[in-house]
Amino acid sequence: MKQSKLFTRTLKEEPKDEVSFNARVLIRAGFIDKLAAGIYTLLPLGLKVHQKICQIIREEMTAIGGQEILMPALIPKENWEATGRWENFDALFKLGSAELKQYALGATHEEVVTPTVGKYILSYKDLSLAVFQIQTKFRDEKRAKGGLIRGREFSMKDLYSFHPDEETLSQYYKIVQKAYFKIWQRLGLLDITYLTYAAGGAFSKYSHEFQTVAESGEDTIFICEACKLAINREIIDECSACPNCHNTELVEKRAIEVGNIFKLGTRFSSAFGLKYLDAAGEEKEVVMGCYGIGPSRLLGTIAEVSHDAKGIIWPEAVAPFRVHLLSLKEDEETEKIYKDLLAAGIDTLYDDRAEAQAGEKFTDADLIGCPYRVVVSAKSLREGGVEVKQRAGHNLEIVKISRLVEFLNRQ
RNA sequence: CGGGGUGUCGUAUACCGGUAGUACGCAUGCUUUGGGAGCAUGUUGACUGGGUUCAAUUCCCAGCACCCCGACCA
Repeated sequence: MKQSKLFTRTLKEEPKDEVSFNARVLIRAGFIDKLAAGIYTLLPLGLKVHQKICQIIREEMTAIGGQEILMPALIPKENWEATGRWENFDALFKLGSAELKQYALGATHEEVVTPTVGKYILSYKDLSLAVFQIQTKFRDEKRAKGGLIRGREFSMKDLYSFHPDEETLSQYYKIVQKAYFKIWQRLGLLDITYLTYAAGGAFSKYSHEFQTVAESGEDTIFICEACKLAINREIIDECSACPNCHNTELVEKRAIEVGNIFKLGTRFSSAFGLKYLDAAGEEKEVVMGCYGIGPSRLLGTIAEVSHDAKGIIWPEAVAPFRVHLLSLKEDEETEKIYKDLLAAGIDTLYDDRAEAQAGEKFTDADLIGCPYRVVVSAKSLREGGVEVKQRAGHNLEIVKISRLVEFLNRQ
């Protein structure tokens, strides 16, 4: 991608109507644009990162047998009435059509997925089953805040699993936990993300959240460093020691909830009459679990936890581009390098702007935060090649042009 | 939803009861190119409605929007 053609450009000033770091930096760097409180457009750079996050999640969900579907966002009132949530889910955006038919925008999808799978789950032979989607969710938050951390419209991966009994649900629940840790690892968040005990649903005593430690987090968690577990403050009264080793020396930290997993039991199966015949021909209720991750929230979270004073430092797995190529008045040479990088499959943002000052290009490269910066200048050529610098590090290296692709591939 | 704050060119800001200024941006030209460079010319603005006043962007009221604190967050 040539930066001269990129929609949009970076801003010199930070937006005055945003306080949260992720919103400030992502707006300044041209990743997102705010339409209204808690409602953002993903611009090309932001969308690329979002797509990479989604792809990682998609791969890990597929690897544990999840089958991707896409459910509607427009959900009829009757479905919500079946579970009592038309009245009880106060964050629902409700709307009426011209024919006075009423709908709610999807805030969660048990009301869709349960009757849908019910058409196909007839016998124990159809179980277990897991389906997921990555979709926009709508919640009428009383107060949107924290940029991408709590919005009224946001993306969510929601996986739903269906089992013949509680035991198979528990087994799968553990499998999902493992898959979630793989996701945090691929996103570079593993070291600061904790499996956290939180208030349970109707079915189990506790649910589990995945909390990423961040100063700006909305939640307070108490961490057992030895077990890498945490307890959400909301349940600390009833559970004040590590659930694993019973250690009471817990470390208090602020954190962002990046995922959660629930055992739903039969709450939704009963509401929609989701039953199956077991091997003995006896009718039984399907046992369900649900598992969420917020990709757009993760986009904001990574910006919150991975940056320095100059800008964002994207982990390679989700960076908008792997290489940011800067030309300092050496356009012909750089153009050739750009083509070589593309031919080698290295995703490159090429700052080809003739009118931009060197300083402006450096500042933008730091702000946007691609993992590798490659500078082509009279100076670097004199020294025998191009200058390569990692966004996360300090070392500059001069690499021969003929060996640049090889050098980058080796990293 | 309760409380507080803020609304001035595209962005960040200044001043002011009487002609709204600056910087950046943007446009044109020339110069410049290792950390947002320089000169010249040009371009663009008072959230909405009401009130007070000879006169309101400025004071008052209401609404709306955004931000913050709290409550809420299946």
